[in-house]
Amino acid sequence: MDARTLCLGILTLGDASGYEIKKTVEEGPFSHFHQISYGSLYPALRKLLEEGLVTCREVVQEGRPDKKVYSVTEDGHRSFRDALHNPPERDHIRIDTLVYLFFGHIMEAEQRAAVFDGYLAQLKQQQAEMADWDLTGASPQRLFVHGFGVEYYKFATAYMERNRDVLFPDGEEEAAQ
Amino acid sequence: MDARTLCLGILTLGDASGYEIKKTVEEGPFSHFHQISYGSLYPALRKLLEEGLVTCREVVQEGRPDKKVYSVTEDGHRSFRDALHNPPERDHIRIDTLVYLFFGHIMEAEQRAAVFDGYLAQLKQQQAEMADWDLTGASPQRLFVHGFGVEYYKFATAYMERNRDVLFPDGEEEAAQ
DNA sequence: GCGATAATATATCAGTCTGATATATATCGA
DNA sequence: TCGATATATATCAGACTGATATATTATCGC
Repeated sequence: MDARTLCLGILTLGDASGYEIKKTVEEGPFSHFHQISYGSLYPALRKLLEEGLVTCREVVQEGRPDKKVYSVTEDGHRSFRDALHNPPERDHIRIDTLVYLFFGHIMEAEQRAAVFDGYLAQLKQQQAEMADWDLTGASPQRLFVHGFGVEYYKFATAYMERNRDVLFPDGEEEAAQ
Repeated sequence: MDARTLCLGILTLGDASGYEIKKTVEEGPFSHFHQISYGSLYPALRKLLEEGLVTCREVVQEGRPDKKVYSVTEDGHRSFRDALHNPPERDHIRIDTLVYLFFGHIMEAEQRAAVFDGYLAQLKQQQAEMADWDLTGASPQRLFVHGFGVEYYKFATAYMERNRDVLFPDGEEEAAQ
């Protein structure tokens, strides 16, 4: 799913500005399974507007800068429904830390431990953040996707803690502390 | 870690051609956590050669096309060791299927089931493939990374099977069969 | 009141990467 | 001999990221 289609999809959930779309992708239900940058977001909105799949209105705000709010047209709804008939793209998973740990023999023990522990701390934090969300009244779809995220972080955390000794045999751990 | 550095790292494991580097990333230990295309691989090798971090020799082969085999120089080893001092990039995880399922209310039940079941089958297949690998004599690093992959697929498969009914409440399932 | 910082908001761009395509050699089975 | 498959190198249009620029308003410490 390209940036254009993702924006259209998010707008089917309700009118939003570019900034709000970004927030939704960053902090919303699939924050951990998809990302989008302004460099693709704003051109995508322009394209959708040109194609007549969304409309745009300027909204004057008090206490913060004005914004442009986009709404999906009937054509837009139809187009998104059609897009969902294309098969989903294959997964793109890039965990740089695992590559670093794979090359762990090239690092010093201290450095390797820093990479490992830093990543573990990050996983725990993300898990805690997601677990704190308020999901009262959320749709089944949202619960499913959110649950995947929470449990992914639980899995990853558990795996790393359980297998720390594979990468750090006895004796090295004290050296790294 | 950019394409150039990844190529350099893989070459520290042993001399290889561009084609072999691609195979290593695709089928090797971190096949599921990193990817590289020819469009970034060959320019990366050219850059490494220009920088003097690798050398290149043409190898004439019987029964298949000739190849260019790259070897890491001392400068190259030093450069890669240095590169590992940069903090790893943050995770890039893009699971398009989860976005599709999030928008499941827009699809027909049959289509939604096809997306779900297709992805589940794919996860199972990838898990089976990885679990079949022969890892006798593999380094601890390789075991750690490989184990993460196998267990990730186990986790994902289990989650989807366990929560299928969240997306497909009673009654809808028969309709989708 | 003033400066620093942060959040909101839109927009662009250089550089990187992907996915597709082109080209070529060689094997193997129909 | 034809088509399919594997090996092998290479390029390119198009998409995307990360950084940067610009502007408005609020908030907080001094």
